[in-house]
Amino acid sequence: MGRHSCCLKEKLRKGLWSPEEDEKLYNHITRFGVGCWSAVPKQAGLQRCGKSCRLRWINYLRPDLKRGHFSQQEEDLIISLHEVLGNRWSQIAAQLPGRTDNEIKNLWNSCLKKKLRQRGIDPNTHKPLSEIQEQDEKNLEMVAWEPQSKKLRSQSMSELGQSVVNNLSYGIGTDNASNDRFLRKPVFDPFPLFEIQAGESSINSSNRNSSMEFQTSDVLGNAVFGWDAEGKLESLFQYQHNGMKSQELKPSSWQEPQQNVQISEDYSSFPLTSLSEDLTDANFDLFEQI
DNA sequence: AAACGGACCAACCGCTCACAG
DNA sequence: ACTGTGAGCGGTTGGTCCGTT
Repeated sequence: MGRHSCCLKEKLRKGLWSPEEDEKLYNHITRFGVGCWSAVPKQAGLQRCGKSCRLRWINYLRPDLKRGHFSQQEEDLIISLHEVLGNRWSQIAAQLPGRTDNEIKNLWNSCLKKKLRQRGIDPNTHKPLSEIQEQDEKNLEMVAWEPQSKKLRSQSMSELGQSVVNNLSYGIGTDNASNDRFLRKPVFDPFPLFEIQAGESSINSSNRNSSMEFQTSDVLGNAVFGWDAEGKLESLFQYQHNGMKSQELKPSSWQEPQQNVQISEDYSSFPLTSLSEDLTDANFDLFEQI
């Protein structure tokens, strides 16, 4: 397979994005939407490849990104989903509105794997380490649980992940300390300093992270997730369907505050559909039993 | 104060898949 | 059926921050 033609061009910038570049890309996408990524750099006046632009948009500029620390519920959900889906970060991310696959992948590699080991759980198999050690002692090869078949890589697993979420439920982090990471982001803020009418409260863009959390109403689910490695898949389907699914949400309202910007693109059609849904009006489920 | 190392994060690389011609 | 291209995904790398020595 050939490389991306855009990547073959010379004089393309690499590395960290400057605020000016962010602004150009953001303005372009908000005005014209996402069409052909390979055409975006030229149209937006950027010396980047389309791939880089796409990544920057998805992982950083997209207005519906949640940012901030992961809540305990989110971490638990990621672990649960990983147990079922393996390293399919995009599918896991699809179940966590406002989170990117890259973000989840980083969290997993830097934090969650370690936490699981500390709990005595093997992060690859999600089985107790002692059990694995016993098997090692018996010279049985312990193959990391990683569904590789084409069937498992297809829609069925995505549906399975959705099933997990529908029944697991989770909550949006509400820790006020979660803003500190957001505040470490580069200078450019794709949200101009306008005031967002958030129900009864009015906040500026520097607090938009918390605004999403503020507006989030919680819908309690009745999920109970078992950590028993045995019969995981079966048990996953046994949960009561009680959570409100994210697709019931309204179209993205992040556009609304930008009164001077005409949006020509329906962002609900973005590839990461579940992430493009309106978080500000989202009703997220909670782990009631945790 | 400087050096070091770990944690975290953004971005790149290489691959596969889907699709149009 | 084959080929080229773009999109998307997961693994990996490199930079920065921060705590410890």
